[in-house]
Amino acid sequence: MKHTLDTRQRILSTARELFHGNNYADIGIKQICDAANVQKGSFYHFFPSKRDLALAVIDDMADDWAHGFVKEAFDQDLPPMERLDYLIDAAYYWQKAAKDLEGRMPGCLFGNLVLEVSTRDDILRAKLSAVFDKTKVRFERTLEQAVETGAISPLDTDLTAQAMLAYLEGMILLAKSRNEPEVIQKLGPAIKGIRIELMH
Amino acid sequence: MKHTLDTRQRILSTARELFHGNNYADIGIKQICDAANVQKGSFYHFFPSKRDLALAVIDDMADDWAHGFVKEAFDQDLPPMERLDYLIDAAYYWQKAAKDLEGRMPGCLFGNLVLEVSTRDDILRAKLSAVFDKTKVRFERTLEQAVETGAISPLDTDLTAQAMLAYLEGMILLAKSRNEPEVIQKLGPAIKGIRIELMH
DNA sequence: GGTTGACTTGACCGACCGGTCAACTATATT
DNA sequence: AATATAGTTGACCGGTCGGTCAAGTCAACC
Repeated sequence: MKHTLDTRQRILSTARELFHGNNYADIGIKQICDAANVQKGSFYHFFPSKRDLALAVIDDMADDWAHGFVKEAFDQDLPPMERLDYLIDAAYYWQKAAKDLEGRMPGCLFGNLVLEVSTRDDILRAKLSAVFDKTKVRFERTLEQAVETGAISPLDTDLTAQAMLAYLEGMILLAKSRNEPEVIQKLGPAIKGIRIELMH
Repeated sequence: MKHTLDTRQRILSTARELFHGNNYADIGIKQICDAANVQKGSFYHFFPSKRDLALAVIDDMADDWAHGFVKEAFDQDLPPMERLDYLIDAAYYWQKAAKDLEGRMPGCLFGNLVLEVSTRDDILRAKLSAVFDKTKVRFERTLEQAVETGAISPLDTDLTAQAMLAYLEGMILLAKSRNEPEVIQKLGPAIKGIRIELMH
């Protein structure tokens, strides 16, 4: 069929928007279908269940993310530690843009999902955990390079990378609780100061 | 009536447990009533709506929290910065105990709620934001004392307190995504190293 | 001991949930 | 032209949701 990919992709990106701007439980399949101009039956032709849709949405978003602003931030020709500034900036402007458009900060799709579903769906939890782990690795590589170039003294790159990711997610959470993207701007720079020493 | 307080309180603490261990949207009023041995009508005698229940639960929990382990951690006779270690420890053991009991980490009730509801219910969002702000103040006072006693050099106590709270919530989020309370233990100590300088 | 009013009971409501399904359409293959 | 099959349609299902309500219970006060 000519429109197969269209339909599937339309469901996917519509669901992504709706999940990100609202929350998983509140968005019904009917609502996704209406917004995507797809019938219920067609939906279930492509996705066996709502959870399978969620898994696909996470993949889709993680992909876009990895090739989008995360890649941009981490693959820059900047000195390693300055990439973190770039990342914070990108996160801020993204949330700011979304708030200007819809009146409220959506936060991080992965963070939102993980707190909502991980107590009741271990598969979704594991999937999201894997996304976080991939992101952590980006931080870790950056830290390794920073150590190599002498920009920072040696430290536990694994744990420090985790800590930075935690801080990023925490900032976004706090900013969302106030509906103020500026929180990210104000607290962001401190991410570079986080460090966890190697155990001897 | 003799049992009035009992009933209300029973609803409240049952709801708190259920909201904390699961998520807001998944817990129905029927389920709360059954678990609390209360009839639907009685529920609505005490709480006009599910949202009002949520507001009450947040107050209840914030109260217990403020007088429970947060107070314990912050009012200790320890040097200011060491109180942070105590707090991390308490957070870890709490999550660990919950996981041992139920098989999964519940995370922070306030963090869970804020990411779930703040895009659709501004009143709940504001309430949760206020809880975070109160907690931030505890950090801030601690930092002020640390500066006074010379344990740390002067810094922006307001922003640093926010950053520490963000880091705490972020750690719990990351730990929940892995269902591993140990993440808190490993990343926790770095909280003391977070600092945001005063702007001149 | 009658009246008041806080509290309880459980049947009931319309709306909506995720998911199913049999019938239909449109294209690609032979 | 006949067939196979990917994709589409929309009515339909049982169940659950938050919330309502008329009827009843019971202790406290006059």
